[in-house]
Amino acid sequence: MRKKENYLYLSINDAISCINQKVNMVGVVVEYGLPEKSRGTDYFCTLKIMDESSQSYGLLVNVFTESLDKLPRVKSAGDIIRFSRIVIQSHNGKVNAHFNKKVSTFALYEGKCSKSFIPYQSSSSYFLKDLDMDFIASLRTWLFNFQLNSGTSEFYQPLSALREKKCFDLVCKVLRVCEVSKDAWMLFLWDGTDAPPLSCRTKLKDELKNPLPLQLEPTPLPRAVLCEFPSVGTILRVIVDKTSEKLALQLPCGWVKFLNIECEERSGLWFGVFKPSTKIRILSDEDSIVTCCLRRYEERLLTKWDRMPSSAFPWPSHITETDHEDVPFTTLTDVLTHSKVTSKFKCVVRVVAMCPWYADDFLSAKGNPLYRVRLTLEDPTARIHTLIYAEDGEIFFGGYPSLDVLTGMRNKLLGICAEDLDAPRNPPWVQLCLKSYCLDESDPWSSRKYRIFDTRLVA
DNA sequence: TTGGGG
Repeated sequence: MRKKENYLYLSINDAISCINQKVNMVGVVVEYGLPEKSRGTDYFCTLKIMDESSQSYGLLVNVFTESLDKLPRVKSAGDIIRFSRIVIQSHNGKVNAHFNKKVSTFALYEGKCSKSFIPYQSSSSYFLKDLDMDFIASLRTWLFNFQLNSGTSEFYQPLSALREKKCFDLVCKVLRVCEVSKDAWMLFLWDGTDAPPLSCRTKLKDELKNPLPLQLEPTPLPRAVLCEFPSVGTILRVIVDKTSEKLALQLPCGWVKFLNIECEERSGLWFGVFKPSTKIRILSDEDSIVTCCLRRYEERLLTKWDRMPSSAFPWPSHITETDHEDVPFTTLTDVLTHSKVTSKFKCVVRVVAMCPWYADDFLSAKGNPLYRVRLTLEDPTARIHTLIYAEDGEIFFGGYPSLDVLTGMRNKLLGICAEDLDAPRNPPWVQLCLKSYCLDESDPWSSRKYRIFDTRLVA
């Protein structure tokens, strides 16, 4: 026997004044959290809903159910949810709603593009009355001309504003969730901006035995995976530990908001870490905060300097010159993902390590001098090893200068303070021409290497 | 009960 039910729906703005009362509401889900186990006995998720009356703030709804399958599983932000008998609460001066599993019900409907009144998930069987359908239909009509906006916060910052050990909110696209080694997972996040450069704290002398890594993951991502990533903008690696694993491994690829995430430095590279208070909210691709990120990125791509690190603006240092002034820049990820093994590029990079480090060793043989120096190059998108070899070295170093001159050149290029070789280095952005080639014709991609050419160190 | 975006 189904109870006869007649619901009166309150607008969100009216509902939030009904503290401690049970209300019925229909709203658009503007963002939602992934299901979690609560610290009590229940499962938990949170949703933020909006309607025409509350389009600048919305209402957080906390849902508790005794099993995972009873939680609302929103298919996409922008979908519509109908709640009955949820309790409006006030906590620390903020209003939220509590879904009481004993009395509350919900039903989820597709968003503005649908005309269906059949829920794709509901907590109880309930047939919509005309009034209910009117509410859903009018919400869809309103949504049609409304730009979803999950709201921003004072803590929000793009990757370009990263600071060490400072909690912040990040709106970004989850590009991939990878198992980087056995039972070790990593998230790859991107927001279209360049993370700022970090200083290099490794010792120059260690480079031979303990080289600066090219990436944080234990083995480099396959080229095919890199090819799916954007080649402009930093891809932040986030280490997934045991406590964040349950949450992180459910993450769909797409736009999300991380609340209270922190970034640290390792080997001069940024990586993100989950804090106990870190929360993830899934966003719609149409959310205004997402469209802002994409617009900023598209505007960047339209400029002539889209592939120059943004912290190199207005121009890289003039300590290097190339013979190809009119060639556009590429990023190091463009280099790594280029369709041909053999090619030429011009990049704006920092030289973060050098091997050998001692200028007298740049030439491999005293009798028959031959330059052979390995540089570790970095831009906001990647790191690569590259060689300064033979006649390219002659051009790069301007012949065969004295040890003092060569040492001075090295110090400028690497941002070394001459008094203390082990002090943190802050290398300048420099432009370099690179060519890629392979050592083994039968296995071109695995044996691909890079060399610097047509570039002069003029300092 | 839980969580309540800080």
